[in-house]
Amino acid sequence: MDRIYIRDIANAAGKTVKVQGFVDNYRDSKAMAFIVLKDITGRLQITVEKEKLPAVAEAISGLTPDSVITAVGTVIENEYVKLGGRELIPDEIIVESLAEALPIARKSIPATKKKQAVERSSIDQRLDYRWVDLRTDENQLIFKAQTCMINALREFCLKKNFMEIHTPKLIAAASESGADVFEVKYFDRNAYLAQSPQFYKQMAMASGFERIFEVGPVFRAEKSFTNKHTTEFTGFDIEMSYINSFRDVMAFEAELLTYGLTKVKEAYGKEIEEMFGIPVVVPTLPFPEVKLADLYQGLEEEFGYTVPDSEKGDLTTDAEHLSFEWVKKHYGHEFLFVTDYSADKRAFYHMRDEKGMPMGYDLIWRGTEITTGAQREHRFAQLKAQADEKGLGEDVKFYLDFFRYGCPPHGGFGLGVDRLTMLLFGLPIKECMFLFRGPNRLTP
RNA sequence: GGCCCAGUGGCUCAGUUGGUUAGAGCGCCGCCCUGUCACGGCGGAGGUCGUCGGUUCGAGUCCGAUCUGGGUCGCCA
Repeated sequence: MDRIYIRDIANAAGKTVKVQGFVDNYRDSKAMAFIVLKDITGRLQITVEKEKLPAVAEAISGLTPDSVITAVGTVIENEYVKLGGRELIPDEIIVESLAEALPIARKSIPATKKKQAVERSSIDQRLDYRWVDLRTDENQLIFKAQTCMINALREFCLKKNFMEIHTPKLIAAASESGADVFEVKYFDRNAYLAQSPQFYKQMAMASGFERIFEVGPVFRAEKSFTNKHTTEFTGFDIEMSYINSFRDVMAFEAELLTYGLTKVKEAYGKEIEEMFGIPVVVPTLPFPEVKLADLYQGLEEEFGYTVPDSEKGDLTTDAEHLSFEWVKKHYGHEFLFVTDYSADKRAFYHMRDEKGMPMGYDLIWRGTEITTGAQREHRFAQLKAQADEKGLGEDVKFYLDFFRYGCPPHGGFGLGVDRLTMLLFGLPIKECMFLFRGPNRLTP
């Protein structure tokens, strides 16, 4: 007999079905026992009249929450059952796996007159037992929505003639200035974990692939302690040839994200709002755009925020957060493109205009940076000069060679998948990664 | 790396100016309960209060050191 999903039992009244899942709740009394079974699609009450079903009663005696069971039985409509108005009267229950008492509290339970509230275990406690933590509807929704989002982004790119590539994560030398790399042993020498597919996706442009994307892991050896940093995350990276300027890249990204959010809202908008209290907002096109200096001026005038002199060429965390207030107020929008960062704060491969201003941008969503993008410098001589200026020399020699034998003008961006998810749900990044990795967290 | 905070049963916490056997809820175990749905009732087990040292007649509580973890800033996706 084939197993069916619990969501499909709505059409199975009177039929005999097989369901499998975790025991969400178990209530046992002398004559009756109730099991609430959860699978990835929903919940179902299994009702056992012990006297009528002694074999089943025997099978479930000593059952514990979060055990995994198989149940075969008849689906009965019964208005008395609060859970969906139906129940399963089992012919047979098999305990596939008996769970020990759980080591974490996955949900908060509010206080009543008799009892005090039970607080959910802290995220760090829950991460120790992440596989147990991930069994909740809320956590599973995060990954359903993330799947939907990434699928939509991929689908959009494929429609626009992109190829998907997979670049190496083991590399011979640090790929960019800035982010620190993890060193690993590579036989009798050292290698590094890629902190960006940047160089290789540009290589694909030199290979004439014209438009590529990659969804893959990115490693950063930085001791960052914030609610939006991790040492390993997933990047959605894009590179495209024959652009007129970095504005083509921005326009493409805006369309891409709008498409993704449209799909997520259709599929999960209601559930996300119900469970997390945050709406999925489909943005309007084009996304608003502001020069960094103009944003700082606006933040000073309207919110009294003054940026320290040392930070003027870059966006501070406070300014990032305030920029959300600013863009809501001025554009009624959640996204904001920020341009005209100073060259010393940006990567050497960003193309610069005649004034030396990098032709790139950051995209801020709900007050957090999700993307850096730019037109790249594809002219060998200029690129080499800019690398020399940052003192990179030998480290990027192999990369500079990509531009010696013909390379189209191009640009692209890197989008943080985990940041996208955390902002979609309004949660810290630890809550939104399947398994978080940080300076103090390497397990499970 | 800077600043701030926290370590008390499996989990979440309380512990008053230092003062007998360190408390609660949830969870767990046992018994009772024909229909529960956060089921309910009764009983029970479980903690050398992160570690080391100090002050004191007496330290979970005060002091010092140390370890571990967390928040935030910087760095970035």
